Amino acid sequence: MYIYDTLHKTKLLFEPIIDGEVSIYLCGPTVYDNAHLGHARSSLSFDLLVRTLKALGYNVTLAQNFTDVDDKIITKIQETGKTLKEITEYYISSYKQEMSALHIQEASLQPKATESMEAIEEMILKLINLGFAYRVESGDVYFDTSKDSLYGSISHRVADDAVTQSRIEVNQVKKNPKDFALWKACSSQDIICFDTQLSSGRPGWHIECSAMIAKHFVGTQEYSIDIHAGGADLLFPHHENEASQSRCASGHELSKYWMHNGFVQIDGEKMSKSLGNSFFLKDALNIYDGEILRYYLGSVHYRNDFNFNEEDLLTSKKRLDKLYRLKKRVTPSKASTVAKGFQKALLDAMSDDLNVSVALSVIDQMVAETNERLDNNPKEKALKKEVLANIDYIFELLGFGGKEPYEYFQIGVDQELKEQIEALILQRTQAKKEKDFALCDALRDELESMDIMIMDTHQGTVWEKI
RNA sequence: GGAGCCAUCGCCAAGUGGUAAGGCCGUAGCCUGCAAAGCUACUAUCCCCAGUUCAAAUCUGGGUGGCUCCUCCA
Repeated sequence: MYIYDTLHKTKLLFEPIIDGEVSIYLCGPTVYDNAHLGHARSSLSFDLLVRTLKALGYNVTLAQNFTDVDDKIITKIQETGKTLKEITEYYISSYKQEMSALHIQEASLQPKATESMEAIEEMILKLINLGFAYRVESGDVYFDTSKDSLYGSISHRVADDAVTQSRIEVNQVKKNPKDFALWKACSSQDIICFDTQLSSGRPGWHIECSAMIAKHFVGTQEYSIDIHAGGADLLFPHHENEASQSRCASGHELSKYWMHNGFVQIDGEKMSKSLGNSFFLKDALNIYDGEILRYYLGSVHYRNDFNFNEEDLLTSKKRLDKLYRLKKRVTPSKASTVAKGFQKALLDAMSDDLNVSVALSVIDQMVAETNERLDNNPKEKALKKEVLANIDYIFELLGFGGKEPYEYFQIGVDQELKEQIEALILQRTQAKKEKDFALCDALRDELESMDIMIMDTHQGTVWEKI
């Protein structure tokens, strides 16, 4: 397995810190609003990573956190009058539901900030005791970035870049402009407070992840985990700060490899709330099937920016349709074993820093080859069984192709419509027998106007919802 | 003002030193009552300029264009 490491800016051969085991931490969402396409892409990218590592035989532990204490959540509490728990539980549950519609496997560990308060407190106290953090009069605790000579090594930032030019707001209580809050003490108006030895207050954003990793992973003398993953926008300051805290608290590096996924853009611009162009996953799922969204969102390499548009999505659907048509063609058989060459080609592609483009082309070639062989000899039983096994393997590794083909082509068709369609087809078959081709074509046009496409095969007329 | 990423056929998109994968669209053919589906065939020298090299889309330098980070953000 080769993965592109953001630190070294190159592809590296992956060698886990503990033989046969892989530990991954993925920065999850702050649960104050619905998940958007960007969240989906991030989760999907690393779902593909987990699946590939598992297929290679590793025992993978993935942790993905939920940030359930945050200023934005507090704002939401004030706006809605709901409790913190009501808000965060709602968004956590819809997040899980939406990701599962994309066939994204749930992380094996899903820690929440509110359930990690002791670990957070412990790490902050440790940082204070070691002299890496300081408490100010208000009770806030800041991390002292000047105490870490390696600060900046994750995001490749020069130690002393012109702070005057940056937009960091001037804060008189901080020793250095880049110092950041580990703990925010409660003032009298604050509603969300946790009692700790530090003060009554709430944790800063960056410390959560560090503390959760310390709590859930044992690691080695050198690293806490193998892979730290997240969106490219988290590289600075979030991951820099996280790495620095953990380095200072533990005496070793946080992660051996760092992976970052690119953005989802709408019309060439970053999707964000302030631009008013964010696309919620739940809205996308209302229009498109989750499996098609998965195929589409996964079809571009995870490090590239992804420009979302409907036309490309429909192109992806056509490509997935072809796989399912083949599946329909071989489907009454029972799966045997995967073709070795196919399996290797697919896994090799994914093992090269998740090269999905190559993997998809391997699938397309397998589809075309099988269709050709079946055109020449429709009764190749062994081939059909093997192809079914191949498709099962695709489902395992890439997460699509797992539906029953007839079900796939009937998404969005209810029983009543189905009966209507079948009645029209019956009529057309009869007209065909009587060589009344004008009626045949009229019936086909009628079906087409219902978005139903028909195909005459040796087994009779079959239909698909397009 | 600092830092970084990207630029490949009409569209999407691999390839990062050895002579341009794949998909969509298009054209022609086989099949079909006609279609659809499926199959076959055909379509790019890689933003511009200069350099390194026997050899560059791939490396270096300089442009141009797009995006992102430095503020909460997947």
